Amino acid sequence: MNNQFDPSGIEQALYAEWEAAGHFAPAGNGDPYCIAIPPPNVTGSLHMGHAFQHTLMDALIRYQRMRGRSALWQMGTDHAGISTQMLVERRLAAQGIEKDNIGRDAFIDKVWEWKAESGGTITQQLRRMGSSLDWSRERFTLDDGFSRAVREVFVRLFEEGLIYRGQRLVNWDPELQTAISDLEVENTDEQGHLWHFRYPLNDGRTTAAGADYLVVATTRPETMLGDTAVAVHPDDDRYRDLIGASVRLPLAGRDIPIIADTYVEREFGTGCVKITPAHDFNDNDVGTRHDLPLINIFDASATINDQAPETYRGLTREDARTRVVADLEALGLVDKIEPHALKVPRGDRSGAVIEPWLTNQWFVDIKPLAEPAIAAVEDGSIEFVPKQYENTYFAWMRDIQDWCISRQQWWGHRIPAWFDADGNVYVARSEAEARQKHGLADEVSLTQEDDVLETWFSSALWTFGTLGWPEQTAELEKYHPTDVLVTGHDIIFFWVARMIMMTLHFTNEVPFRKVYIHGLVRDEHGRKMSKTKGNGLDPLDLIDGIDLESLVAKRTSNLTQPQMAPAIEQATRTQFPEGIAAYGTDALRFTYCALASTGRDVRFDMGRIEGYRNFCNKLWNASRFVFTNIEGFDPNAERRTSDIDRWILSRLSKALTDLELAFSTYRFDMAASALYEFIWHEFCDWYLELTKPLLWDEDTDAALRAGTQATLITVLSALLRAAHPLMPFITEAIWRELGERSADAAGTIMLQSYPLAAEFDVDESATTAVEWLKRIIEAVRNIRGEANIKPSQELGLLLDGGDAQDRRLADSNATLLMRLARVSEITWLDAGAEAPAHALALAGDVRVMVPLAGLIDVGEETARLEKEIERLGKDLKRLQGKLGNENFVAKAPAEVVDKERAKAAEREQALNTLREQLEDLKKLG
RNA sequence: AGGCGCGUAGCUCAGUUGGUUAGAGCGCUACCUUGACAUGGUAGAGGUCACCAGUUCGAAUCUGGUCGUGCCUACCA
Repeated sequence: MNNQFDPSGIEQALYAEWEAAGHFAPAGNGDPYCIAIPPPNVTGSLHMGHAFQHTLMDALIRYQRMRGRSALWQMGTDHAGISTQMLVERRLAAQGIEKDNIGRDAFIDKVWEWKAESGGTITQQLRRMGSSLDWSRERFTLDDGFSRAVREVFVRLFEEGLIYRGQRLVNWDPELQTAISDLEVENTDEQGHLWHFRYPLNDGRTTAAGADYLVVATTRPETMLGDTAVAVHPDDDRYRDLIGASVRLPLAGRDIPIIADTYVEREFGTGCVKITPAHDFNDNDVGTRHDLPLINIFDASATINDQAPETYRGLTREDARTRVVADLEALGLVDKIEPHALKVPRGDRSGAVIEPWLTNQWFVDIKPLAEPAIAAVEDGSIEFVPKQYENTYFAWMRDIQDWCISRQQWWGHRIPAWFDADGNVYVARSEAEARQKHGLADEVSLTQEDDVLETWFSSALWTFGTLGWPEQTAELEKYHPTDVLVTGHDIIFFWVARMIMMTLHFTNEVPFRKVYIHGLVRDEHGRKMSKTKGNGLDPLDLIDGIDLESLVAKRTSNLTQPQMAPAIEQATRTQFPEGIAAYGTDALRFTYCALASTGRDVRFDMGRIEGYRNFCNKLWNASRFVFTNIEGFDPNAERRTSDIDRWILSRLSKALTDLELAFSTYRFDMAASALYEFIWHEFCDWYLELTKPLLWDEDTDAALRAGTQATLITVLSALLRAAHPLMPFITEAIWRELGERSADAAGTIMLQSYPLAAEFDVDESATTAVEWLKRIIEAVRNIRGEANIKPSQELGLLLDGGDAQDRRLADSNATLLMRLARVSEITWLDAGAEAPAHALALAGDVRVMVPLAGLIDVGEETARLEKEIERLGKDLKRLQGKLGNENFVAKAPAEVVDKERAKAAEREQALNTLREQLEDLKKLG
């Protein structure tokens, strides 16, 4: 074994072996455990969020597999309708191909080609993360079986009256030219203007203030061409008398009524609102209440259509705005223009300004589905971790709006509906079924609906669709409901809520019992990682490393805002002057786990991954130590364990208790710190050091040596298995090395049993002994360190005080004490004898003394003591204050009071001892 | 405007039911190539737990408020 752990040399080969051996498929007769992967975009590539999420899922799956569960991690990818179609369109456009020229079928063929070409990227990258996904059951949201499930769901919902088609105002993306759902609209804060226009009153009417016009304010001047009313508040005295009167709509030259509606806020603007029912959701509601006509002035690309006056036809929204404002200005009808901050709705994929637009779309009547889904969380059938996300879920679900599921796209599940020449619609699983069900003769020509279903409609069926539904398969029976969904809070509405609704409706089961919501991965300053900001990290670069120039090139290429390139380059060169080192998958995974505190976003800190890379190296070298020191170990020989053996097994048991709790509560950070703490600070720092004197002394009793060697193997075996879910590769690599040296390790670590706390005895007396030893050693080291005594300098050690047990412990641990404290001899001060000038530290009741003997400067030692005395003095004062408080003594539990009393007594005694020592020293100085 | 978080050492974060000398990693200081590991070892410095008030014998922890900050939801044209 090399003296440095080299992840690049082992990871991919181990993964290939696991996969070839079929270790990822569920096995055995244990209770089923199942996680369905949130399907990544089939044409996508791995980013930090994926890597984080998959680390957590893989840790859970590996843990449960080792706990004996029949663990299935269901793999699959998503066709990701809009984003995939956009991507392929762009690629074709680059080759000079327009999708409309080649037609639907040819375009879809191109998308499948692209999937075949790029679809392996993400799946290969998931393998690099060590994800133990069952590839043999990989699914795709557009595969035949899944498509069948989608059609089945659509048809059944339609037959139940829960899907309907209707003309409605929807969020229209004029760039992609498709409807999108409310959730796909991002409202961005932008600076705009509030234009105040004068609409002249008809019939010589005037306002209470005497104006012969009303002033309306708008952020979208161009929509005035579609105004069909002006609304005021019914109780607004300024305009009350004008209700029922009309204004002349400028430019359009139409008369439109003045109506009263409580929707109007009197305090805002002038208290008059222009109403454009065809182009604004609120106005649409007002229009419905007042039976106003809808004038649609836009075509699908949001250019002005022929419903508007001729001069504006063919103008884009932006041009129309400019023209409308200019024309009104020319007419003297612009009252004022003021700057105004507003929310602009933009499509989450295209970034285009969304237009509320009137079209025929398919909707899900969602309320009947939402009710049981709310109940399932209320009654605890599904639990969110952390719990506060249940409130987010409830808030949205209780005010849920009908779901627009049709998209005017080509890539996706084409809606199983057929129209005849008269526009009648027939919904069925196939055209044949439509004809048969409705008795349509072959002569009747039917055309299938062009629209496809939005991607989330199909992903909503993920947990049961991937397991074979609508067939009642054995897998469905065994693995559904799944155990936990691991996902980010950004898709609770998009996906989690819809899965719960659909799954309950079609299977009468919840899709999962727990929803673990992890945070989003951000950069070290808490900013979202993005290509535009150039602050993103590629998980594979953290695993494999990348040189500075390649990193700069990667971050500055294909920018949507190329002017950002110099700033990004500079920031990159500052942060990564040497590029990024290869940390390996295990270090990356361990970092994710360590940072995964619940309910909190993750700031990815390079310092952490470096630290955990070092941790991997530590584990590697500790194993090397074990291997060289178990040479010649005979498992059949007589063996005897010592206190240190029983102590480390006790600590192991404690660490395993922490791990069991951590896994059961999804506290990956606690799991990581329990492992780190045990392996580094107990196993390496103390146990391995304590074994050295024993193992390296030729006179050591053979049985004792064998006992320690056996313990080394036992603990190493257990900690490798304990760490495996978080660090699969290094633990497997070491496991195999161990297997070559000991019968305690064989086969793959993946399929070994997870070590449990109950398997290891907690030995109180051994713990007491080793903790005592550690205290004495630390006392000596403190003196040594503070006095700047060279580590190579051997010291004489004088002990005093304590009781018979202290003497016994000192006696039985003399060798260990001498070695770890670098002490040449240990002497107990004779009763009544005077100690030579010495430095003093306390370990409980034991006075730990190091003779000055020309090694220690009296002045420095005095300073050290004074510091210690001050610290103790402060502490004692605090304790005495507390104990002097009658209320504390009377009201606090006796246990607490006793504890504080004991502490005070101990501090007092220590303080006295140190003060005496200080006096003695001063005499010397 | 509402809702949910967050504010603990220079940085990134723990701190489970109120009682610890408030912890870890990185960074920092000093010393050390001792036969697993310098991606290491030993010792050390560093925090009025954002602020104010309250509950309590006792508050980083519970309550109310203030300030700062982040996210989500919402119909102010």
